[in-house]
Amino acid sequence: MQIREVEQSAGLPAKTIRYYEEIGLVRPNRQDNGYRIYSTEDVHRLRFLQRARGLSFSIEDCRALLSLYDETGRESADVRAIAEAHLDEIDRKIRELKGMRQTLAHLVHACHGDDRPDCPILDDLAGIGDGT
Amino acid sequence: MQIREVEQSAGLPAKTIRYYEEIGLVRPNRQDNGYRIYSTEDVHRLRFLQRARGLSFSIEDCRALLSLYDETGRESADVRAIAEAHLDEIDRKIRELKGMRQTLAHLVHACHGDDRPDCPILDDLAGIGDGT
DNA sequence: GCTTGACGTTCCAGCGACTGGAACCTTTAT
DNA sequence: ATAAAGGTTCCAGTCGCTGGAACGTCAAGC
Repeated sequence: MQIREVEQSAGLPAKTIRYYEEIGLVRPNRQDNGYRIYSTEDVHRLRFLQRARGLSFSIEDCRALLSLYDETGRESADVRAIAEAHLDEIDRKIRELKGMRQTLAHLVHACHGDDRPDCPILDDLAGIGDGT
Repeated sequence: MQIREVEQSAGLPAKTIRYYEEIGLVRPNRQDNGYRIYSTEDVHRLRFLQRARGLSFSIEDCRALLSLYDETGRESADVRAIAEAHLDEIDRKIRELKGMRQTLAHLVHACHGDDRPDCPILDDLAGIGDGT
């Protein structure tokens, strides 16, 4: 299978697929003309990567997960540990964003948003906030 | 005021402050020896940036907000528009993260996480998921 | 006067995870 | 013969810093 077809079945752009090879996540064979040729296994790994990245696992997490995936004698606890750490990270980001959201929503609400220049958003950013 | 002191009052590392100058957000004067010298106004702008970045406004948003901040004849609607667009973006990110969170939490829950090799997390990433 | 140390400066490289583009090669069809 | 559609490599850019090297400046202590 050549890269254009793999794009479809893995749901990843060719550029990304080549990049994953460059960093050693997938190692397709080459034809005589130098073209990459992907086995079903390669495509599986790429789809694996597509899903894991879709869950925002880092590339290094993906690398670790793939190597556990390869390792038939793995302990599921190792996989779960990575997933739990990532879940914590996601929770942390959600909390962080919610905090920002609240502050910002408050400011947007306070700003009348018309043609006059006075603006609680700018005031707050400038540190003139009245603390409400 | 020299940069080390500005670090404290703006709550930004010196590296970042210099970077903000490089990209034209703050333009301190120079002493004869070439040292940057920051006016109260400069420090205000830096604090402004620190707060806006803390709300995850992009650098380009910050640039726009700062120029509205400078512009006494501004319309608060312009500020509010930037803030609302950013709020939407934050909401989008929160939704995205929540989606990931749910999928991942489900998988973590399904994985017994012991010394056995079978693991629903890997199964799902590999596309073997049973859809539950 | 000399050294030490804490400041300041510039410039270049690297992070993560791609993405765009140029320059080139190969295959297939017309 | 040529053109289109695929493939290849390599370099640069994204975003917002951050680290480090190599160097200049200044005040204090000896």
